[in-house]
Amino acid sequence: MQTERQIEIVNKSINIIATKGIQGLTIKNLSNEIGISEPAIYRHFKSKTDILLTILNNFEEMASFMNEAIQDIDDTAIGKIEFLFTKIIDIFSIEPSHISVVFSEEIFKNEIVLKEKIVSIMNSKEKAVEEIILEGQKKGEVRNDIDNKTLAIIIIGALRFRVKHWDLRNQHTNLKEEGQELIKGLNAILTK
Amino acid sequence: MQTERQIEIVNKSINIIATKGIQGLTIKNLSNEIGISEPAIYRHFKSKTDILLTILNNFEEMASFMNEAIQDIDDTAIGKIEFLFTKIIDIFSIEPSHISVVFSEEIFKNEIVLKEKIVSIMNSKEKAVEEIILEGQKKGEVRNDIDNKTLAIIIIGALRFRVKHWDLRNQHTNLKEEGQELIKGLNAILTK
DNA sequence: TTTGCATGTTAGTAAACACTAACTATATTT
DNA sequence: AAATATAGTTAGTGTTTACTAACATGCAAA
Repeated sequence: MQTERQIEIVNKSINIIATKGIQGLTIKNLSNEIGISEPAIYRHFKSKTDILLTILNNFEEMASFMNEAIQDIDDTAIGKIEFLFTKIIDIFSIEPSHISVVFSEEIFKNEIVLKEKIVSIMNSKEKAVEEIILEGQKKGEVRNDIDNKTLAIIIIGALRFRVKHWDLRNQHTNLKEEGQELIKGLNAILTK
Repeated sequence: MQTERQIEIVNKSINIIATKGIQGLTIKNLSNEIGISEPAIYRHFKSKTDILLTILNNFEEMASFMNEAIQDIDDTAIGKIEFLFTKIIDIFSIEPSHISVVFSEEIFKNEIVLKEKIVSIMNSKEKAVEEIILEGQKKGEVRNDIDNKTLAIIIIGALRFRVKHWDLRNQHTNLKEEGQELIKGLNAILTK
């Protein structure tokens, strides 16, 4: 469980990373933005790494929560993928600052613990998509001239690039529309 | 034109970013690895930002060189894409450290000059792919139920994710094989 | 031969970094 | 009412950061 202040610190940290990059996330910047002194931060987190770890743990929890939700849906493979991707696009539309953290693994290269955590989150997400596609292939809903792992890489990669593209261009356009356009395209690609 | 020492500094910088992330790139780390003193670095570059800018300029040059080469090739759209992607996979196989720099735009978020440069490199690369696809669509070589911009995002995103995936898992597998597998898949997707 | 330049060195700068010690105000529990 | 816990403060720690001043060396041109 996280206190209100801890949540505030985590959210402000994500914001700083999104706007100024990892190098911009200093305890001074953080405390200034929140409006408390630097040592006050340490009343809520024992170190800077601890803050970053909490950020990743939150994302991990969210990811596994989403994976569970998807399995309960009674739909075709393509319907499931569509649901998942729409959900992800929605989340990033509302909280664009999360993009820089979730889709920028290199940010955490400094600390082995953090890097391993992010790879494991990516792994579980990927495995989930692979499985949905495999099931769809068995049922004849999804094309099977391309193996499920390659298809997973294609559609996850496309989604990632679509979102990052939007983010890097300062979020000027409408991500939801662009996302729907992409999902339509991915649908056409998956069905044979 | 760059001197031998400048090239050495640039290459070592890329290596450090790849292994330790941007936060690991300090003048001290850099000079230690090269085997000269810190102030010696400043005989060759006037600032750290100058080193990073040179790295991006080199990539920019390489990208525009590749764009030119591709236009001279007499092939179908799909043949051109295949050539381009094979080339990129080849480069990263030989120099994996470049991946962290080219595909990690967030690294340069600190400095506006650097961020703008990377977006402009991405833009030109994307435009080139979009154009190849559009031409292919006109000639009936490429499916046209999905518009060329969406197709470009799908295939560029897939390639990026394929490479990054390999890099994040410590380059244990064979990127060239995996790359060829993906390119085969992308071919199947592009043709209708 | 001497002048000048390129490329190093040692020693040091101020600023920024993550983090700590010691103290204080305020609210809650006993 | 006294004791305790929580969450903040100021002032400071040692270390690391990018970068500079001043000096040294070796080599090529004048």
